[in-house]
Amino acid sequence: MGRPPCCDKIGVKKGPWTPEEDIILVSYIQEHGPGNWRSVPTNTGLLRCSKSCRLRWTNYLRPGIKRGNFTDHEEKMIIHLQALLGNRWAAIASYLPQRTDNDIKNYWNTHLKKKLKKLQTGSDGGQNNQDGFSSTSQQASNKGQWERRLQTDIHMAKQALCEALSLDKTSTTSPANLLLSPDQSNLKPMSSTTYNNTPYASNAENISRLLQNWMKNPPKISETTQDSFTNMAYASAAGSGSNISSEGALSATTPEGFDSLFSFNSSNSDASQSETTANLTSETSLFQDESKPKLDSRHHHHHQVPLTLLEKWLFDDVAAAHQGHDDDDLINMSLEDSTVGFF
DNA sequence: AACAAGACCAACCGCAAAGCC
DNA sequence: TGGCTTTGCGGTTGGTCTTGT
Repeated sequence: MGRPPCCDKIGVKKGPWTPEEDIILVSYIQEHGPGNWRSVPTNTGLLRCSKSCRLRWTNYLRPGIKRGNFTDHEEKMIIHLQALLGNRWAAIASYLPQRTDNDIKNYWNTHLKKKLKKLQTGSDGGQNNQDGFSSTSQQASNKGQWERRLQTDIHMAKQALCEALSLDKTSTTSPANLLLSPDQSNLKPMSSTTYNNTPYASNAENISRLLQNWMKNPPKISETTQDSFTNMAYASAAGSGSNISSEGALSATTPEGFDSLFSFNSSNSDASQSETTANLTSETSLFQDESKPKLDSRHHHHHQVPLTLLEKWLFDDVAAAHQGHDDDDLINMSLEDSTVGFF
């Protein structure tokens, strides 16, 4: 399989995006919806490669992205999920619907790795592995990451099968889908025409309005500009969106779902989470539905794992490690759980 | 006030796999 | 069925900001 040309290096702009470029991109996506990135530079006149456009959208411009400090709650989730899944940031991000994989990756590399390393050196005198991972990460490596992936994939396969068998029910059984019109809840990537429907359009209108506001009061420097500008995507979405998995199977991905399912004690995070949650509407959920970086099928839709299962898995994982369970037990447990959970 | 070092994060790069014809 | 194209992911880089001296 040959490596395709990413983009024509001649005449392709690199580096930070300007607000003007953002406007063009947002406007285009407003009209056509995300996807078909190849055609975006051509159709918009942006001197960017398709990859850059996609990245800019998914990591920065799409609504529903929560920026700023990670809460205690999120931090713990990342630590647990990293221990469970390894550096599969997209998979981890699928459990934190408001965060991008890039954000999580950066946070891990800049904060958590150091934090865990510090804890590690404090507790056992510096017996770190090369990556400075925590003891939980070491548990992961002890068990073998391939086993974890296998377990995860088993869950995904079961979930996918379950979904396939009950596809006709999802539009009515999933709370998330109650927010969607019948054709929108069809559990498929949205076509460009879908984006002309109300949820996306109205959301994009919000973006446009904010863009206009920004145009009226252009900040003098790009950073401020970008902050205010790009925050508006979030701002417009802030009023919105419980997070719906595109398959409609994971209603628990709403922050409420996380709060209830992941019972980490995090007083400060509760406030911010509930605030965000309260403001979310169906608009962004639909947006996120499409634009949240999805796990491609080679990662078997990790976001489809029911969180109750994941939670149990996470905690059982630690418990099992302490009790000296071997890998077979862990896998069996997972299979049993998934059997109970799915069938 | 000026400089250096470290921290942070947006963006890029290259690879792998899915999708399409 | 095989090759090409497109998309997504994880690792890494480099510019900017912050903090310390």
